[in-house]
Amino acid sequence: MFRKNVPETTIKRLPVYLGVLEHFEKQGREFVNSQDFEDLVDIKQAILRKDLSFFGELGIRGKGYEVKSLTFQIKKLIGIDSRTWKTVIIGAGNIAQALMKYKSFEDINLDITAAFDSDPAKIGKRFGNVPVLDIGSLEQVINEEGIKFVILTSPGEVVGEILEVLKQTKIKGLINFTPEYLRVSKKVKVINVNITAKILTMFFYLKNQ
Amino acid sequence: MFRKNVPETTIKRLPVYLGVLEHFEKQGREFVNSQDFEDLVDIKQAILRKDLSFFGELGIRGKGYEVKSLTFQIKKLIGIDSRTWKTVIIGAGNIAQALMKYKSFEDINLDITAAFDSDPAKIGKRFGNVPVLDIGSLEQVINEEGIKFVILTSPGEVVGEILEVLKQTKIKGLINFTPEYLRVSKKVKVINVNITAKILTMFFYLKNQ
DNA sequence: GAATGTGAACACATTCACAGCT
DNA sequence: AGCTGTGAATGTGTTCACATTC
Repeated sequence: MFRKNVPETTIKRLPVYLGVLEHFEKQGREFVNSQDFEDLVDIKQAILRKDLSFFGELGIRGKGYEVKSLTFQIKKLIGIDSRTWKTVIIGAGNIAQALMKYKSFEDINLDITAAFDSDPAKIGKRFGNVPVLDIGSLEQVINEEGIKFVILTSPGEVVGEILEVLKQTKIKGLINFTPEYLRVSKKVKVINVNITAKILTMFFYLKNQ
Repeated sequence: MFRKNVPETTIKRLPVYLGVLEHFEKQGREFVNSQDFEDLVDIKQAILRKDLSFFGELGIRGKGYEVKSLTFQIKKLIGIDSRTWKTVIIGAGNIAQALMKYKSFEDINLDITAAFDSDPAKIGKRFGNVPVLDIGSLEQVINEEGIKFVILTSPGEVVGEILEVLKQTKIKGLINFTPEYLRVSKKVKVINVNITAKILTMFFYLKNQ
């Protein structure tokens, strides 16, 4: 599908570009150029052009990029098109509840099918209209619903067992909100969202100017 | 303080090393070597050694690293020592509430002094014992408490005004949970925790194998 | 003329491989 | 003998600068 193998860094910037385009779309701009991107977020113009070049010639020389068309292209690349991505949240604690109530997920066609917990006090409840189910039914739901990636928020102690269950499924991705390092098959893409680590990194910068 | 200027990538790994050390500490290990790190998390042994070398000679040749002493050193580097870091959360929505209730922050001596919101229904409440104050008092509290960094969780629409208020303060860091790109003085270190972007990155990987 | 697309130069990060300590 | 610490080699990502296209 792509002309070259796309660098990790490029992939991480695609969502940023989408945000920039949305910004200009709201302003009614029909065309933007790479300098407009640089002025709005701190990504150098040459980076934007090189990033996009991995996916073809998406701009018009001498003119720039058409906002609508580039938005469409990037959405297609990422996979936000007609399709809806389904996921489940493992754990129904504080962070999980925040995610369940998070409105912006509608914009990216993310459908949180259910959350899973072992606490009887939580099972049966709903947060932001997402039901909390018994952790015992996790494997079954993933299989039945054809879930491709899960969001892990459970406490560190149970992560081991959860990974054993997930090994029985065909998931291809995992977003990890726990501070644990996860040892999973190379075929599963793990994306870490380690809040404590981010805060520690902030400490480091503050301490050392 | 440091022999060379430390790469960004090295700094981001320091919290990971702390996690590894904690793991081995729990197992009662007195010494670890760089291979032990590689076996536990997927960071190559040479990387660990080079990372640590920026801060001096922290190991013992032929033997490895003493768990307690290295833990102490890294904590000192990051700034988790006797001192407690104070912060405030701007916004008191779902994510803010999850952060306020988040237990693990005690381990890193993070003290969330207060959250700030404009919603009268939230002002005066407490989440995880953190009080929600009127957003109008933000500047005053930051100054009085000597807050060095803030956590931003408010909705996109009000981010502009908030940044104006923050400009009047002496904060040196900002952890950004909103999807907005923030234009702030170069003197303020911004760390982004963009959950939606992470999920979109996951979409990309799933779509393209 | 203006802004893209891209090879080439450069900067930064990782990995190798071995000298240097314990 | 064993494992760290680190220059040198390699690999990856960014920036430059200009030919190319509209």
